[in-house]
Amino acid sequence: MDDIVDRPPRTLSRDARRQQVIEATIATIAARGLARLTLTDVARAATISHGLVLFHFQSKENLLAETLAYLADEYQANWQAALAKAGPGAADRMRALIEADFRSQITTQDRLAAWCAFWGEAQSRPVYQEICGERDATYVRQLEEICAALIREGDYGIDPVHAARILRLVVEGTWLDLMTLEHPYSSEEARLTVLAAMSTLFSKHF
Amino acid sequence: MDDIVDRPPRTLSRDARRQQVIEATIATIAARGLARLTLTDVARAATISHGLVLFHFQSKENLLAETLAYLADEYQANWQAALAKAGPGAADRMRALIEADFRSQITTQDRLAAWCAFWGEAQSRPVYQEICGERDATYVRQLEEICAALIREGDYGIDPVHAARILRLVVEGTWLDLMTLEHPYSSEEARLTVLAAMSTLFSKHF
Amino acid sequence: MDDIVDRPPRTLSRDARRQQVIEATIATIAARGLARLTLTDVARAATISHGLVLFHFQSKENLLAETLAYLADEYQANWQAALAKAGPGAADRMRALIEADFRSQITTQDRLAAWCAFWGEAQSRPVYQEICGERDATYVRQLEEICAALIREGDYGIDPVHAARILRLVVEGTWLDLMTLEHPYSSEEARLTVLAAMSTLFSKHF
Amino acid sequence: MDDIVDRPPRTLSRDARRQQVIEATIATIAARGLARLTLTDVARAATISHGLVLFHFQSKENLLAETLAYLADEYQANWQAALAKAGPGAADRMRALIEADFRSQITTQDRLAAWCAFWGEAQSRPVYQEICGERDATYVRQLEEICAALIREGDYGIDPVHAARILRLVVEGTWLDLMTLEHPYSSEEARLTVLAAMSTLFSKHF
DNA sequence: GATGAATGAGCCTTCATTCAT
DNA sequence: GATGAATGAAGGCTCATTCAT
Repeated sequence: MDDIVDRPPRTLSRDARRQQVIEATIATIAARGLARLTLTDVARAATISHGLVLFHFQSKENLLAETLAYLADEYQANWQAALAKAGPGAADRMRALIEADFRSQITTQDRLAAWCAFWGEAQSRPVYQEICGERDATYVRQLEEICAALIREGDYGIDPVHAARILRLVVEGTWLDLMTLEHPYSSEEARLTVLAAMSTLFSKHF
Repeated sequence: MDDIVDRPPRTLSRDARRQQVIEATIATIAARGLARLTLTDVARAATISHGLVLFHFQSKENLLAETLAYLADEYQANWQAALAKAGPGAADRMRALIEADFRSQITTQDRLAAWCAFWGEAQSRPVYQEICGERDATYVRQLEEICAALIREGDYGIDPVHAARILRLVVEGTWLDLMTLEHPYSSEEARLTVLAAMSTLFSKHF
Repeated sequence: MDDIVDRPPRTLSRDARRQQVIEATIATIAARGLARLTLTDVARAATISHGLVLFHFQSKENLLAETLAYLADEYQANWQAALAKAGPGAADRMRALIEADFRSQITTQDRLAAWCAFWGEAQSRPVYQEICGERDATYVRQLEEICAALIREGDYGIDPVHAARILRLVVEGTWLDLMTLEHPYSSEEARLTVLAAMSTLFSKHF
Repeated sequence: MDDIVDRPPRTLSRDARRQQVIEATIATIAARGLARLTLTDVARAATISHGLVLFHFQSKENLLAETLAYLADEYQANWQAALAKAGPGAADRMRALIEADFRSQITTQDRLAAWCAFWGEAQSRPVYQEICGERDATYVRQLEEICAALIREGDYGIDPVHAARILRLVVEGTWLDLMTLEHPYSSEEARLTVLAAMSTLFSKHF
């Protein structure tokens, strides 16, 4: 049994299946919200049985935690890749970081909706804060470094911590707006808003 | 027994009871999150039977909707009262609006947590968007007017719509941070961040 | 207190209120069925508070029992009055008895529906059988007597017990048909069916 | 322990389980009536969990509807099988039809009680009328045909529609009597009553 | 791996009943 | 008499989880 034949290895199949379930979870959160999400919904979205969902993820709680971790990893990989490709100057790096948030395929409606849902529950679920905690800190540190460099170059009179925070909140806030407003603006308008914040903060650079 | 002490009467007026239940709902959302909130939790927090909660609110869905409307009304009443007391100048009005968001008793931990929870669910529950929609629009319009006046006075080169949005997102975003970050900063830091945004946007005024 | 003034006596008011509630109960059974009937439905139909319904009838179970007794009394009073007015001959008495079932104001849709509902529950509620038992027996005895007289007069070859039973079942059965058939026939057709049964059983009389 | 005995398997095929639950439902209706029937009662009667009842029938409402449909199918299959085996003559066919109603195993106490309960609720639940509607019509049509043939053969002076209706009501009525009377007669007496009706209607045949 | 029957805890909700006013 | 707030038992139903196949 389990003889070695020419077929895709089980590990790949396993990971592929897990990813498929996670994508189905993201879509289901977007469609129904965290409060009303059921494993049956997820299983239906992944076109597998609900038993198999639990086979791969043990519990609903764990599935949600792994989904959040998946999103957080993806987000981090995205901005780190953008930074790696960016030029050496602070302005270039800042531009790359911000554009990464808006141009990437990760900024889909479903993913944004899932992020918002997790944010909403984070205050009452420490586990969600833990999952994002370290990665958040890395991102903030990176952004603050770039802000500090820009402030040094432009001699702006603002604390780099505050500048970084303002930028991050505007980016995240426009995402939230797109999800929660009754009549949201376009995602291009969102981008313009962030650019306006950048050029206000670092008027000599942008 | 049956000694005369100062305890709440067994029966309350309709409005008093409803408000009591809504306050209990806010506290319960903060403690457990929307996804795990049960009517039994709410009833226990209000020290009444769960039957009475439904007697006054008909359904869980309706209780949550009325709680959100209560929060939205309260928020609007707060900033409108602050504006009414503010001086006539645009800078005064702006300062009053922002301070209202931070000084008031409505910005308690529980209320912020409830806001975040509702935001998280809003994307999958149009009814929540509707409840906030009109009041949000009023607030945004007011903020944009003040920004426009400041921009006129200071000859700043920014679109008032963007300026207003940036300010709003920074205010809301710091609230979210206080709720969702693993190691949040202080609420004084939050206020300083908003002031930094204001003085960046309207450098001649603040 | 309770001084004797010129006002309607309490007893009358009490009985009037009780009758009003019972009529509301009949209407509600017709509209919703016994299984789904609630005291709130009854109270709404009687345009009083549900508390008052229980004040007068102590419990739901008792209200239903009294409603059935009311219907049974009414039914018995109706056919006994018809018999009292009928001529002395057996054929006259039979005709009076049967016509009483069809011409009277007690054979309304609501009353028939209520009867059917009680029949449906009778098998699992001995109390309902008890309420109707004695009155049923009286009716059956009367009908058998008349049948016996007719059979004697016409020299028909049928057991009076069977004849009486057949007639009763046809009368009751057409009522049930009017209530339960998807496309029921007219109540005139019902009457004709009963007359057909009579003329078959007692061909020389009818 | 774990000795090999002949006990029902823990998991049953879909159809077997559904039928088992329906039989349990019939027994429970007979014991408690439709108004007081609970899913827990049904589950207990079937010795399974209440969750499984709903797994197979989705809702209580649907379970009851399917139970009624099951009874109606069974009833129809019974008289149709009896007719198929009957001789070609109208009298033979009539006798077969009537005997089918009384001899079969489907005329158990529980089944009759369930029928009565559904009749009682039919007036306020159109869905019950729909379920029986078509099958009822088929039965009535068949009975009318046979009556028409007998009337032709015997030259009886009665409308076949009325004759068929009278017979049907007497059959159904004796069932109801067995269920609802405080002191019911025997089922043999019921049969004799129906035979009396037949010989009255079709005196030359029976 | 995968399915889906089966369980049971726990939810929302209904509603008869009580009781203060 | 009359109202309606208040209670709590009990019901229908959902759904995470288990497990036989």
